[in-house]
Amino acid sequence: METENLPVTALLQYFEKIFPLNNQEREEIAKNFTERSVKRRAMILQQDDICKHFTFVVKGCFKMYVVDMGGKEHNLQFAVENDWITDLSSFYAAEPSNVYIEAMEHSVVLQIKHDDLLELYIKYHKFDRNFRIIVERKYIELQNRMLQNISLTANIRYIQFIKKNPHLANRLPGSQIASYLGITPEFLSKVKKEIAHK
Amino acid sequence: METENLPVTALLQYFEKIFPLNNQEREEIAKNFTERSVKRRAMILQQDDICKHFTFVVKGCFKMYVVDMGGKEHNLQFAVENDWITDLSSFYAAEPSNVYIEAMEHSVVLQIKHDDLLELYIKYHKFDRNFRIIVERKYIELQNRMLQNISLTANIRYIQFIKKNPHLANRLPGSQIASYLGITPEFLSKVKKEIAHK
DNA sequence: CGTCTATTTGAATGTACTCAAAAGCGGTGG
DNA sequence: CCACCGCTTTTGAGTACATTCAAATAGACG
Repeated sequence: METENLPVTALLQYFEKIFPLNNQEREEIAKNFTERSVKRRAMILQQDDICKHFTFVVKGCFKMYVVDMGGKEHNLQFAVENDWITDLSSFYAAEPSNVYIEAMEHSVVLQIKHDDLLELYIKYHKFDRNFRIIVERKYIELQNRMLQNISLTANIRYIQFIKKNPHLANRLPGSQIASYLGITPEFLSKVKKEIAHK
Repeated sequence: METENLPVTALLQYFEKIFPLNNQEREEIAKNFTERSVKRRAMILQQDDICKHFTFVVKGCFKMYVVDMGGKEHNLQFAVENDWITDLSSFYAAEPSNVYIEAMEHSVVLQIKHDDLLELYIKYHKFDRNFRIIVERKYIELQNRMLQNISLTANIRYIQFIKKNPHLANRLPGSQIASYLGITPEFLSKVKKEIAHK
């Protein structure tokens, strides 16, 4: 079936893994999510803009980061295929964002507009539930990352990262992983070296 | 009105701030949440137990922490009045928990059992929504904390912590805050000293 | 092949930790 | 009221972890 390859199919399959959908719900998803192709280095959100979309990654890879007073970037999160990326804070409060969301590869996303999502929440019980579950899972992940950050050394944090995200580890430049782990690229290089000859 | 002082009133008011409740929903809350008094140092969850309750803090203060291989405790989160504390991962997956949740003061909580909450989700659209919103807010907070951890020095992290949680800063022993910030109590003491004479 | 960017190296510095010991600070009992 | 206990906080010296800055190498791509 050629429909297998449509971007929206990936999203439908994603939802079906949480809860089965009926035809009406499938149609609503197809109707409310807009496909968009994003070139490498293009931003789907910039600081001071209001985050107007909830974004599902069909293909490619994004990073969300903040830029500090010294101009340094700090990666808050990556998102690859079948993951969501959005500045929740700006999205729901309709306030200017503090973050950037940038494509690290040529990517394809499906986006739903704020107002349309709120409408879905109202019309279909299931979307409140699905998005509750999505955020709960992301919260658990983030809490685990937090734990590692307060309890482990950079060396071990890096080992855990590549163990948990083997695909990301070779897909992303090391400097980006360093930023995510909260260390400098130079130090990551030394960490790698130390791990290598053991 | 004497009902003003009932623990469940605090919870009803909490929900009303998110969405107005009707009488039926108020009754369901009163029926499904159980009041419980917890003594200082008592645990409402221990490692290897399955987290069976979602807990709302009416009065008092809790910490959630893990114990590492070296026997050190690392605080993942505090919860005071009008906050929630639960090991989401263990709660939804019904798997043994990795964390402890301990009362730091004599406390009063309202707890809902896993199965009862799932039933509420099914029967009342609004609970899916309320808990979606609760988790979204906690996710945003946690993401901000994460950002600080990967981008700021302990010194600044501590200053931000007392600025953001002035009540907690004098309610908790410094050693507990140190554990939350991911530093040793000794180093926190030095940080305080440095901040003091400026 | 040259250009651009990412990675690696090294030396010097700063940030945070360990361990051990001293000082402060409620209680509690005499 | 004081002496003592247990606990938290503070101090200090030595060490480990991580950063900065500058320069050298290595990879990717046109």
